[in-house]
Amino acid sequence: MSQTVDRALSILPLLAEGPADLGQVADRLGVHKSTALRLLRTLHEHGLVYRQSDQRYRLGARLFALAQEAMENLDIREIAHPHLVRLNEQCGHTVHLAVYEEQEVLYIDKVDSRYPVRMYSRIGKPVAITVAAVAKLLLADLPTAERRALAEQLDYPLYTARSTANAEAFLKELAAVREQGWATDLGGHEESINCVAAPVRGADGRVVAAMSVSAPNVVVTAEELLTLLPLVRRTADAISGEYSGRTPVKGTPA
Amino acid sequence: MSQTVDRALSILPLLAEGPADLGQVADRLGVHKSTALRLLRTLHEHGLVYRQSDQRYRLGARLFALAQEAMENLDIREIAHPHLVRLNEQCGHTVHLAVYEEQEVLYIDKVDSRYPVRMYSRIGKPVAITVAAVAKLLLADLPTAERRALAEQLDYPLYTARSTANAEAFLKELAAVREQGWATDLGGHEESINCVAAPVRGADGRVVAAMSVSAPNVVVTAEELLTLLPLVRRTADAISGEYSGRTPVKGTPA
DNA sequence: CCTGGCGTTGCGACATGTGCAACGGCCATT
DNA sequence: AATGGCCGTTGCACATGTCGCAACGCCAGG
Repeated sequence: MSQTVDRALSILPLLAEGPADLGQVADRLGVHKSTALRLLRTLHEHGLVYRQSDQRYRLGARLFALAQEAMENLDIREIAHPHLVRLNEQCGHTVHLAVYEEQEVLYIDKVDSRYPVRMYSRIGKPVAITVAAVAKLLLADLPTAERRALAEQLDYPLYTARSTANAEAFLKELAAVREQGWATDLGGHEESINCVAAPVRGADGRVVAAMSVSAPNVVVTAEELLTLLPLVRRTADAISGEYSGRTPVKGTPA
Repeated sequence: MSQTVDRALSILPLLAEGPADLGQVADRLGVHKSTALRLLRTLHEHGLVYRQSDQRYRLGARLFALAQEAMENLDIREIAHPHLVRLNEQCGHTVHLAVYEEQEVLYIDKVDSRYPVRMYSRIGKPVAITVAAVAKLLLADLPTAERRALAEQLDYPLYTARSTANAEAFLKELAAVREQGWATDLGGHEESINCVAAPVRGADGRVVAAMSVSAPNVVVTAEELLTLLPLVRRTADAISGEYSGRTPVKGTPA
């Protein structure tokens, strides 16, 4: 174990108790002031520690940001997976989980259909953002300005006659999706494939992921697929509840 | 600056992007695997890094705990006080800091005017919630439902002819305040006293406190007082920045 | 059975972090 | 105004703690 890092990290819980000046930190660490100063400086450069106007140190914004990311990254996929599997067992179709990141929508998990005719997709692959049901849900939840800006700069390829044609139509669709809390893609990407999707929300109500059930016409009609909507929404809500509800993993014992 | 600590801390944002195994961490740090291993171990012992079942590393729950604890121990008054003093030195008038708690707005700090004629107030005393500028800011940020409910159950004493008359007028005023991001009380409490106020916000943008400058007519007119608004807002923003731990200095090198 | 990849360990060389002592600014006290 | 004490900061010589190497053990895939 690294002594220097160990000492530096020991400063964090110490500062979590409240602001402290250099002398206090050095004392409680049991090291010389100059040593504490260098450690604090390094922590400061990484934004984990902030120096307030009275020169005392306290935890910094970066730590809060990291904590946030830790929570969000933590478990969506792990939490969601069993639910996706169960949904697949119930309906038999392909189930997807997707997130929005850097102006793209990515599948982060899927459970393949148990029917011989399957829809093609790959985890990690960007989805057709202008037509996919999950994309609509994720984009519909973006702040208005960002949503507008993104819609304007997208291309609107006409995969089929039902593909979203332009930014105006897309924004209108997003507004509807936002209102109703679910989305569909009825032959907008592949003529013969339909999807129904529902959002997964975090504790603050924001959409953190979206899940969908997809099936080709030859297996079920669009009408039949739509009857699965309540089931999909219930599954998504279950994931939302689990994701925002409990503290997921235990920490390491001291 | 400490090289070892620097490297160790560089791992955190790296893992924030997603889980990574030892080799990836070592590569992106540009160090030998054994070095990365020791750093990760140290981070792990402090709970900042979690090792999931597939042996890959990710950010740990301890980060969240630290951030949470730091939030709770944040004392606005302590952080704000030097700023209040400085503002008082610049304008000479009485400066107040207030928070909302249990359906009341309380002064939690003040710096007295340096003019002989002073406004009376006491720290800890509930303020006139329907007219005080700081109260307007604090209530304007409440969730809509809570704000409505509170407005309905309040009394609207007519301290002066300019006092807020009823819930309807109050809610309208709060909406305006919410929109403009600052508030005034021009003779609504005491005929001869005016205030201008600005909000202090936490990292999440929510209003955690409000500060105001107050002065009687005999010292400065309402118009003159209003010219201080930019200064008051700047001070409030400075407190907000510090309270949320925003580090104004340079970022960390890649 | 072998091969390749990955995490892990022990160790010598040396870069790095350490504590000391001295400096300088700030504030309160005289 | 002068003084003394407090605290953060800096430069430096020493040795401590850290680094990278190489080798090992383990597991999975061929």
